[in-house]
Amino acid sequence: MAKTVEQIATALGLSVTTVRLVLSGKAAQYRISAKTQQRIASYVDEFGYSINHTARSLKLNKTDTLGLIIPRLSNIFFATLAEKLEIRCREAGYQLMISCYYNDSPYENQLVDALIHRNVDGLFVVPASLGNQQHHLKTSTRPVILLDRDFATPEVSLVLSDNVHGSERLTEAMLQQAVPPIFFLAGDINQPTIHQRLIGHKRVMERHGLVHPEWVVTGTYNSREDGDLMMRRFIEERGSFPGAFIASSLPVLEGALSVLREKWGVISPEINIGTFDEHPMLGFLSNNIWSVRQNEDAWAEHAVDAMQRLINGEKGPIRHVIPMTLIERRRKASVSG
Amino acid sequence: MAKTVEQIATALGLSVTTVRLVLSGKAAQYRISAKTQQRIASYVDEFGYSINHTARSLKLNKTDTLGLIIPRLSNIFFATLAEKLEIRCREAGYQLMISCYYNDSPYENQLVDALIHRNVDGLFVVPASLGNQQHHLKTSTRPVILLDRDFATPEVSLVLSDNVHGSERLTEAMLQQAVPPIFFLAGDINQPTIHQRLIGHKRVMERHGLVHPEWVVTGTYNSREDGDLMMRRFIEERGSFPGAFIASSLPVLEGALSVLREKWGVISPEINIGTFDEHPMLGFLSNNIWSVRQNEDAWAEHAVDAMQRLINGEKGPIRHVIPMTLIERRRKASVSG
DNA sequence: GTGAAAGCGCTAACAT
DNA sequence: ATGTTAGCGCTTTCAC
Repeated sequence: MAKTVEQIATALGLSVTTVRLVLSGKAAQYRISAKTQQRIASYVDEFGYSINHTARSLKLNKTDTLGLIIPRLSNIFFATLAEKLEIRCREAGYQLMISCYYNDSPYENQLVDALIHRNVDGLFVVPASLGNQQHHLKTSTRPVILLDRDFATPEVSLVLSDNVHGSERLTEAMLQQAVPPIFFLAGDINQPTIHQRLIGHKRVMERHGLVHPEWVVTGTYNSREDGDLMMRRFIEERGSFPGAFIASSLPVLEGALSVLREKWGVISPEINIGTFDEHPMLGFLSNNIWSVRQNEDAWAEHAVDAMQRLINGEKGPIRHVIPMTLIERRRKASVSG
Repeated sequence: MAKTVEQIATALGLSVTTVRLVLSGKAAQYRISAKTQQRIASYVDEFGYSINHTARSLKLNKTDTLGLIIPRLSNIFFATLAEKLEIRCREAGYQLMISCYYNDSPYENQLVDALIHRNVDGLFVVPASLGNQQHHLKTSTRPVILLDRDFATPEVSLVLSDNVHGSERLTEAMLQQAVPPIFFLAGDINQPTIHQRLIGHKRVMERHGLVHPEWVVTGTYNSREDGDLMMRRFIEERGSFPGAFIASSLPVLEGALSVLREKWGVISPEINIGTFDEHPMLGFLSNNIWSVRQNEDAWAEHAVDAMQRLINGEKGPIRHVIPMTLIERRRKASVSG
């Protein structure tokens, strides 16, 4: 069905230039005769025309494709971010290629290499570590925009949330309702995002004169398994569950709560819970729960905008820090029925 | 850094053929001299070599890229499916391009057209409607494998869950615990997946002599909003919430439960809940809850395998119906502390 | 053992 | 107003 420019040209006894000109809407500009336009139009009507994007890419040395490399899609935050990025990329004329590395650092590097081989025009990546980040910046022949993780390296383009302030607001809000101590279940505190969240939390606690080293529980990964482990250890050491705590991320929260359900058959509704990242299912809990939402829409907007500027040769680095939104779910929203 | 074959050839005073042969590991086969191999090897060691995938695609008329078109990524089922498909595609040497249509049918068609223009070698798609499906099959010049929705059209390649049996098992399990009636909150019953689930449910209810038309509540979409609406209407009509119900999908469940929390401040733990699709956060509920998990891993395995066979010219259609897994969460798993 | 050359479909520069 | 042509980097066929 779909014909190439050349097939149309030879079929009509025209040159490729003429056909291209009318196909790209420049007929008027180059004063192609009405009848020629007619002939081409009706031919295309009948047989169709489909540009070969691959040939175009080879010639122009650009694929109109951007890459996105993230830890995983089954994490609601990254899934939503991918959605928003995909939408904005398409609006900007780019196709997005999404790949996940499942916390496998060497694999993350391979993904970058693979996408670069495929001539993507630019790369968005959430690096697992500073080492990965450096690999990407060194390897990539195209602009790289880093997401979510601030390894405090200068001269890199970066979009992320204002985790320190988000964490401050979360802690402040919880202190209005919950009787201290408020425990902080941190996953991997070497991961910059978690580190920032912990800083914000501690800052507020100190401001209120509430400091105790044992109120921060740390793990190794920001995973469900580690949330499980931290809560289990907590209960072993103290004999009971915390009256109020903050999870450094949603997987940690899932793990922590699964322990409570396993041990008590139910998650005590008295516990005041704080968490990073928002999910509709947080409403399934009967507890007071505060969540800090990251604004994926704003991330996407700024990231794609920055990417276009870098592709157009603008000098980086471009940095954006996006405010977070605090969402509060109170135990008894209403008593009417 | 990355050199092309030709750059290497001219730099070393060799021909592209020679360079290609050693680069593609056929040096021995064509008896390229050891010193020539050495020279090429050390040159590549120093400057690197990066194949231009675009040029290769143009020549071979294949991109080693497959497309995946789904409603949205923020739905955990589709996100997980995308993950599993991406992994298996990569194992098979393909890059996956994921795009979402957000329940916009015309947009879904555009996505297919866009991916076909980009010369993907094949397409996986979850069609929103029969009309969409027909568009894809007509438009696509490459193999299409449909996912999840069985519109009862013969001669199409299709991978989906065994929704009827899954639903039967879910209903049976709930009947062991819950006092009837069990209500069924169906979203869009015209959507084949939901239709099948309803069939399975009714079949078991009939078998137990439990039939009542009003026990099935229907909506228009399989969305959170519709779940909200259905539950709201239910409560208005009957004055209270159901003692046991099944949600036809996770978004419907989210909507339905949000109404309970809004009206009573809490989700009564006495309610027996069934739902399709599994999510770790279902454990946040204090209720007895049964969920029917779809086996995304098996989907991916069969879908990619089928795709490879179709690409290799095998005659379709290829169909796979994947069993579902019932997951049970009981209110009091244990009382020890 | 190694080389030369055509051609995939497009774009852009240059002719008429 | 319309036509010709080189070349993007690769693969493949044929030739020494």
